[in-house]
Amino acid sequence: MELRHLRYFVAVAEELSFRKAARRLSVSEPAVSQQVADLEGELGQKLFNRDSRRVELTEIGRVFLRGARRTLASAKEAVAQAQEAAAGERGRLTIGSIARWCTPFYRMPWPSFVSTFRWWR
Amino acid sequence: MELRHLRYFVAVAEELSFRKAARRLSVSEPAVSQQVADLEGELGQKLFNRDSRRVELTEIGRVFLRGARRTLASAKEAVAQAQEAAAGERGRLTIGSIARWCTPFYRMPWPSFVSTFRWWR
DNA sequence: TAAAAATACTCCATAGGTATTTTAT
DNA sequence: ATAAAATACCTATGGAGTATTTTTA
Repeated sequence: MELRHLRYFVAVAEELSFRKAARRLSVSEPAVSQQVADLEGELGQKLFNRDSRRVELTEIGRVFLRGARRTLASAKEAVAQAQEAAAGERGRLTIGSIARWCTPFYRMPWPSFVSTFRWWR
Repeated sequence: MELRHLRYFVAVAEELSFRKAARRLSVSEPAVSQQVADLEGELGQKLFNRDSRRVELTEIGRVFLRGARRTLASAKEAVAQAQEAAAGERGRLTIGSIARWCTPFYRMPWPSFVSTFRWWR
């Protein structure tokens, strides 16, 4: 199972249509059918009841939808936290360079003056 | 980004070695190098400081590790919850069939007697 | 010099596209 | 008859393997 399976599944669950989900995902409809079928195969459970007129979540599908959304949100948050940490790192380096620039003015022995700061959020 | 990237990254972070991680994942070492490099490229951030002797997490890597583990656990839990829901469904069907079997004995009009039960956990 | 990771390259599995069929109304 | 999903089939992207090079202690 990969995040792609979850992204496709959530799109279908939200659109209640393989065609609309495919359009939203910018892929063809058979690609979505295939990935959702693979996911159902891996779970050993049907996620949707579908015929040519209507697509609806099964009870199991509704349960899995919560977990799929939670997982995608978690992945997104993991990336965001890494980016925030990186911004913090960049901040630390900037402070360091200012401290370094100030050194000769205060005639303080370099580099023992250099202090580092980090912040989060 | 796919779950594969997170699985490989977590394995390297835990083993602090690309070779050992590869062995644990049952893939070649270059496959792990490549996927971790792709992940770093996508994040735009180094996750490990490595030379030929030592592999260590960067500060950003430590932050991302928490998110990666949380995400993998979330995916695992989503599957488990779906399986539990499926077990509940099977339970419901079983109760239904017992109720149906009992019907003629009690001379009650079928199927109005059939009650359904569901349980969770 | 040795060890471990990175790189080069090749191959193949599979995601995805197009065309067609199936299905239900 | 129509509209939507499934299926068949083909293509091609990229994941993974082997061989080799690079790196640093």
